[in-house]
Amino acid sequence: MTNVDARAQEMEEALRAEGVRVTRQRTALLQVLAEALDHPDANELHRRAQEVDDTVSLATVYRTLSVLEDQGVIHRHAFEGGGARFEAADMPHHDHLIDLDTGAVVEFRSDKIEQLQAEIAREHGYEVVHHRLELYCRKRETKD
Amino acid sequence: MTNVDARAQEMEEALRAEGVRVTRQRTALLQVLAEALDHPDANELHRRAQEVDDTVSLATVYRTLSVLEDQGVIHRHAFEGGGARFEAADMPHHDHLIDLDTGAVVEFRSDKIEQLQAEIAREHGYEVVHHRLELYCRKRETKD
DNA sequence: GTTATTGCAAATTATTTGCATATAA
DNA sequence: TTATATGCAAATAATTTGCAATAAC
Repeated sequence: MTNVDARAQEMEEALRAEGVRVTRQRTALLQVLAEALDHPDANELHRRAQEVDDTVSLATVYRTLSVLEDQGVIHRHAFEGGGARFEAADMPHHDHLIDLDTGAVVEFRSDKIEQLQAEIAREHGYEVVHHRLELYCRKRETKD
Repeated sequence: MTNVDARAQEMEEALRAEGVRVTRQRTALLQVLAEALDHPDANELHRRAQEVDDTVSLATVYRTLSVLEDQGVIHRHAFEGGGARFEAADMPHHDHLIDLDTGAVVEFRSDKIEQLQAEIAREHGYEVVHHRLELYCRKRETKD
């Protein structure tokens, strides 16, 4: 749990460094984001943040998520179905594999794929600013 | 333009084969989809369909798009920002490169990437049901 | 003649915004 | 002190749905 605090700290500092005010509500949300092992949506983040500080409103969650995204402190994902989902940005870059049956998200990384993407873009006269790679999967049949 | 008709024909037949009724409104939407060189959203499809048959309502566009998607006749994409965008499914599989400045969409295909995706999924005990690869790009600086 | 499909308007869902008040720096 | 952030409730935007009327097969 101590590492969680360190992550929350860092995010807070990143905000202060940019002159963004760190309010009680923002602290609560940062803590929740630092603790999250999954990719919660705004509603779920609101629910969790209220357990820390019950003055946090959903509107503030949305506003703060936008600020955090602008500051590069979190990433916003738009997986299939439902609304946006979020995660702290202090992890090395990765893509996502989504379990179609459970909704679970597995993170993975492939330098080869990244490289191929850059090549493709270049061939078309473009530069990749960012990308989205999501694998919607089902557990493999296991002969039981 | 004659090829457009053939595509619309095929889609219509696919529906009939499944016992789905082919209404005046659906014919209009199929024609629009067959003609489309881009990836229009529901609103735009509605606008175009009304030029063919002004009785087409937006509700019907949405309902028909769902039917067509269920029948595998079209693909639904959820690119960043804005609503879903659609395209006829009678093209070989491809991924998308989105121009961040113009919204233009370039289609591309990479067997290598597809293969790497399958490998990654397998490593995690999964099978890819479908995936989403989108490159959000900007035109490369050209020394003018 | 049935039964699926339609238009319309109202409902939903996710997200954003106006405004008066509260608060971080 | 003073600009920024907040809660609340109302506003949007995209999409869906109930229902009586209509049209496909």
